Amino acid sequence: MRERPALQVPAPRRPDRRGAILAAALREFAANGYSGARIERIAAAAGVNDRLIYYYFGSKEALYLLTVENAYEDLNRAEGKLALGSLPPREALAQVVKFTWRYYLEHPEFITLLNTENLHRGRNIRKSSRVRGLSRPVIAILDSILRRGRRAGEFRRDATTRQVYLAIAALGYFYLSNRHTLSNFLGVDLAAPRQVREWEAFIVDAVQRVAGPGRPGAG
Amino acid sequence: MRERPALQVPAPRRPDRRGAILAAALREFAANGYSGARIERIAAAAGVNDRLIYYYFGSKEALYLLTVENAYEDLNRAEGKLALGSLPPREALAQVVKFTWRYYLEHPEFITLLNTENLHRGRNIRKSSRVRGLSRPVIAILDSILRRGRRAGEFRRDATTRQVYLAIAALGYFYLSNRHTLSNFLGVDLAAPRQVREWEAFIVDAVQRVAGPGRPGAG
Amino acid sequence: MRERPALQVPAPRRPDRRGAILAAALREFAANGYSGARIERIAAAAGVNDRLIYYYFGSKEALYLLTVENAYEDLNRAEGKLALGSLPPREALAQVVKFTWRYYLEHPEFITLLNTENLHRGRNIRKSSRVRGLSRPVIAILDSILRRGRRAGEFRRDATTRQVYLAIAALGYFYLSNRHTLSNFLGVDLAAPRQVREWEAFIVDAVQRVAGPGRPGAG
Amino acid sequence: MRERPALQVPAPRRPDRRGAILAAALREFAANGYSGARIERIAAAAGVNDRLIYYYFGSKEALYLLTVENAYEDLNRAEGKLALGSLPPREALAQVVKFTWRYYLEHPEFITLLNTENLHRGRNIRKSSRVRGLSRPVIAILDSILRRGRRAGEFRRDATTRQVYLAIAALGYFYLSNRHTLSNFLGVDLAAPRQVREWEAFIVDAVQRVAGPGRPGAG
DNA sequence: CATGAATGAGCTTTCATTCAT
DNA sequence: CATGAATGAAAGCTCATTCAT
Repeated sequence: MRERPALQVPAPRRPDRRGAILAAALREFAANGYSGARIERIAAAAGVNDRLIYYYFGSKEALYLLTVENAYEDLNRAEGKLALGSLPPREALAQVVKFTWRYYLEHPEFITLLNTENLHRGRNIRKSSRVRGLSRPVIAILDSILRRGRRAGEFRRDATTRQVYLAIAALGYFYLSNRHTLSNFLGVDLAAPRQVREWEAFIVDAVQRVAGPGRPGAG
Repeated sequence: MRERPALQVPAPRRPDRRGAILAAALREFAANGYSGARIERIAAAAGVNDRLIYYYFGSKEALYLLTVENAYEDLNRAEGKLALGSLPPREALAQVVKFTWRYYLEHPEFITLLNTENLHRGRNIRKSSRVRGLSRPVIAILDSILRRGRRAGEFRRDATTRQVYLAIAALGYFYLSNRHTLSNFLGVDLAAPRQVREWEAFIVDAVQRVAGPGRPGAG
Repeated sequence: MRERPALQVPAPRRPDRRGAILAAALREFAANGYSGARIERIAAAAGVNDRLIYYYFGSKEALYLLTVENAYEDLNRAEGKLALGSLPPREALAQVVKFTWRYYLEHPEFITLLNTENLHRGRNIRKSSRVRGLSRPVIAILDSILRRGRRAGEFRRDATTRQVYLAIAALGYFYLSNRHTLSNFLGVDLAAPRQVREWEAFIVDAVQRVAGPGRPGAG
Repeated sequence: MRERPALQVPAPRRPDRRGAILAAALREFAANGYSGARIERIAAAAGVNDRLIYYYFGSKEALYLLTVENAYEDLNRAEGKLALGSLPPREALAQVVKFTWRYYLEHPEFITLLNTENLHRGRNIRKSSRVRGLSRPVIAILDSILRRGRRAGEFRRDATTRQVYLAIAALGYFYLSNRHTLSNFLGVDLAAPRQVREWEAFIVDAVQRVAGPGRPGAG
């Protein structure tokens, strides 16, 4: 009743199309958010046919979810490689700050992806059992550093691990996440290498102050 | 099929449709980002016809730009009312932290709007002469506080006003901006009143430590 | 962020586009069933833009539902014009048969539309309050004829109005609904005028026999 | 993710995949019409891979054609088993009515399949030499019954075999084919056992009246 | 035969936007 | 100003079908 002719171009050497799509999706979702992202653009960037995305992933939403999950998993994996047991607490703390900061710096898509997730009130992440299953090693690592530091009298006792973690993340994330509006507002290009370097030094020090002993202004 | 919301204020001669649209646009853009926002939804929320939006504002983009500009202006106006000249430096600094934090807390749309702007690399803000013209009084205020504090020996000399401002903004903004993914990840509801209260106390103290004198761990 | 240019051709004299779409939809759904029908084909046949269909009717399904409802209503209206009160029962019965038969004959889309509805197990009709509200006058009319006939001893008492109605409908509907496969199978073109005429005569007589007095073969 | 249904018959060497596909196709085409039917659904129901359907049957249309042909052949075979030579004409006629009715009743897919064929104007059946080659024994059988009946003075002479056959088919087919819309319209569930039983009795009697001697109302 | 990969063609639907009245 | 009519452009997705292994 209807006929469908067909042309087929032989694929050379079976490249990793699935991986290419995921990589392109990460960039596209990070650059445009969920609604702004275009399946066709992802396909073009990955060098594949639009329909292949549906073949592999089923829907735009499913692809998005997978992209977010992968991003989380990548961070988790990177955190897992942190080995700071042998460093003195203050130094170890500095390493955690640097690690977090540099991870954000080197994974700008992670930041915009997280922003998109938060725009959607964390809907997808909450649904994802894969994300829920992640251990986020950084928390345990940081906790152990803080304990050691407190025992050594180098860190205060009235700051929780969660608070210190939030401070570390905030100081790094916000600078990068909001760098465009901030650069405009402050009249400096926050993305410039020098600014980036100085900010890293500043927040390493800042976190040490925040975690440090004593009461500010107590004297 | 369409409803017109009751007037809030005892019947002004003609209802402020322009204002209603802008208010609805703020909520819609904040809740859904630029591409996710729907002109039709804005019109419905404002109790007006879609076409009126074009009549008044010309296009979705123009409306968005105006929305962002207004949000910036609102913040600017609020900052302008800060009068901390008479407070001792440490206390004045605490007031700046609280002011910033509470402004974010009470203007959640401001945060998602800024995130959207940053997703678009600040394109619209950069183009806006109105936003460029804003003075952002908080910087001057903070600068004066820091100077006073340094003179009094209460604040360090090697931290710039910009750095302290960024720290203040980061510690408040990030907590709220990312509260959905963070709540999920940390297993606490960061939006709960108690958490919010504790975080305020924590960051007031944190900023004082960051701005404070001496070198951490120097002893 | 995205612009949309526009060209507009001035519409001449405001034709009834809504009506044109409904007429085209009736033909298209009747000719191809629900899944086989194409919105684009309906638009083309009505001489309008595809999107206008969505503007007026919202969705393919809503258009289909409206089409079915209209078809039912048309039949109802036609039945309402039957005025057979003054005819003797046998003659009045013949008129009902002829009316039903000719209605089917002149409204071939009604038949395929009903078949489509039955393919879908009457889903849409059942949902339609508009269809449920129809009186279907033919039943009342037929009932009154049968009563008169029974009183006059011309009709049997052991056949219900519903049964006689079903017989009338069946004998007319099936012939037309299945004429393609039947023509092929019987080796005659059932759509040929002569065949049509003869079948009308046959079923008028047949229904009279079915409604008539006595028991067949009783003698 | 895909399940293979258990074998009905004590494990024949290899399961009859072709037969399973045809059975599933009959159900799918009958339930959804041609355009509404899905190859994937047929494959799933048959417990095979989509591509196997193409391997065996070449295309959706070819599968559909075969399905229709098989349905026709099944009816033909069933008709071939009718042996009514020894019964008195009126009784034999009743048996033909019952046979036809019950065949429809027990093969609901046959009815929707025929409707689909008629929606497509009998295009496929006309093309099928296999269907054209079928003898359709019921016509010959009915013809012989009518002849015997006329000779015995029990049947009228002015009704053709074809007309009587059409009446038989119509009274059975229409009731079942349109039962969904009719049930809705009449306010009775025509599929209820009691209704089904009563309708059988009614049409057996009705056909006897239609084929019977004399002229209705002639007295 | 089984199956993963891939795609042409097209479908319904969305959305911002324009225009005439 | 208000509103019904109308549409360009595209977006996400479906489905039958093919091909290589």
